[in-house]
Amino acid sequence: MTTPQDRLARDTRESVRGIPDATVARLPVYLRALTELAERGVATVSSEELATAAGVNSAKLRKDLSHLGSYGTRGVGYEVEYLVYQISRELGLTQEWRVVIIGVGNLGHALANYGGFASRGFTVVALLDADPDVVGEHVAGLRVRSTDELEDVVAAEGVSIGVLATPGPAAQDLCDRLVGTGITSVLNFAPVVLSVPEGVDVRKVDLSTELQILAFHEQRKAARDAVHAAGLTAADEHDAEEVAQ
Amino acid sequence: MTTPQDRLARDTRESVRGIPDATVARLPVYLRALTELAERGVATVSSEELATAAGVNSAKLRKDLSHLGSYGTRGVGYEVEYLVYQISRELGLTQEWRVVIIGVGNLGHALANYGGFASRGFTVVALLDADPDVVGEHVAGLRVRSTDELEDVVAAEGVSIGVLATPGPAAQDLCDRLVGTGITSVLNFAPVVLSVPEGVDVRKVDLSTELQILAFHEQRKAARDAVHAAGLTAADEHDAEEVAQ
DNA sequence: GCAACTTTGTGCGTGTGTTCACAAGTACCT
DNA sequence: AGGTACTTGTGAACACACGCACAAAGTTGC
Repeated sequence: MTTPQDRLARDTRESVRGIPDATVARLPVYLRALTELAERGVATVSSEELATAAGVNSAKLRKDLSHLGSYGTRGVGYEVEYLVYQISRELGLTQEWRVVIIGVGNLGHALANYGGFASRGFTVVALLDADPDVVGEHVAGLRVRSTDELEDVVAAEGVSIGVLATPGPAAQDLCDRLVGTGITSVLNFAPVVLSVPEGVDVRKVDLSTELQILAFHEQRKAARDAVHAAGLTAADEHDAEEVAQ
Repeated sequence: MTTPQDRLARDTRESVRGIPDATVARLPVYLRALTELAERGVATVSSEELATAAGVNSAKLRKDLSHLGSYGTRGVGYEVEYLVYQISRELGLTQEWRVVIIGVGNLGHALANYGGFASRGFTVVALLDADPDVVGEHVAGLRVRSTDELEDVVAAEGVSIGVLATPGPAAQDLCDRLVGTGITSVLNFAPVVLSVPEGVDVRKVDLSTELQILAFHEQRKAARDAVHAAGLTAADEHDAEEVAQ
């Protein structure tokens, strides 16, 4: 699957397919680190420095970036501004993404007011809630509308990404309606597993899952410490493991 | 590394070490699905059913559960209540985890009021904020205290997990102070990469990262659709890929 | 008590991701 | 111009994860 002209076609083809999921998941982290460097006026950065800032191994960083193309200069490093642009382009952040947030409870409020979206090309264009008491309120400069209007809002506002911040039981139905409008990207904060047709991407953020994973490792550390404190031989002393993020 | 007596020692040893990270990350999902089944009065469940509910492959589910021990019955399935207990125990949810939330902005509010914590053994025992205007407010039944009191609060309340919901710039300093008190588990919502000494676990939840990953796939889908619409040959027709969660 | 059926637990092939280590390329100094 | 120092990009080995497919083990019905 590696023809001679692949090298020529790389820039076109590899941007359409072939970037590993694990790499895509790290690009936003690199982007954030680079943006910070740019604000501090740093012009170029080595893979070693950037890797440290992003909290990853430098070889991994180089391999990740190599999937986008050869944007570094040997002996020097990467030009910060240029790399910011290339990663932004690859992630699709050079265009505006119009987002609807469904569910304006505590979390919906937080999301609507979260500054990190706007700076990355995401515009929250509508807020929906099922509760008549919430509908009509103004949050983050937007009037909250009824979930009854979901289909109208998506069409009228040209929404392409839906964010679900509702209680669990309501999420699947609203997700189905989002999918019904043609939306194929959903970010789900509700504590349920959504089922969607093929071709629709769902990403899930679960607050309590993260705490549970921490609790597991904390328990494990406590158990290990207990063993050490009990004064056993140093047989397990090599177990200085670190947990990957 | 597989001695004959490993089988006997499995239950003791494997609960302390040897559960793959990927498995640990899925246990909370299984737990949620099982809790739901228990509430509906379901007594036993097959790996096939549970896998569907959790959105994973059934073989993967069985292998995950096998790491905890042989808690299923061939020909029957798994007893729901028993499995709930075993997973809870493995994750350390049979004990109370005392949590401090630092940063009581929109997100901090949402976290303080989030019901999903209490039901899993996590108790929010203190809220801290640097803003004098916020200090003294009552949120989720707790009086917000100053971040100046961080060390006192952690010691007095027996906090073992810290949650950072501050703006980016404040996070590293507060994280250092948490670590200084002896805390080794931190959940970070601030948009920065925290650096911590060995032995401290940091998990990061980044709202905008998730949207960026969605945007990448959305862009990719749009590009593919454009190719199809352009009426090329059916050479790429097999590309009906699905994106893993 | 035996046969047919169901479902778990796992060996194994496959694929993806990570890391090391180094050749190749670039800049700078003399 | 040539040598030295530095950094990228990547081949190759390794580690981890996934999912098929099946033997082992249990249940049900006759």
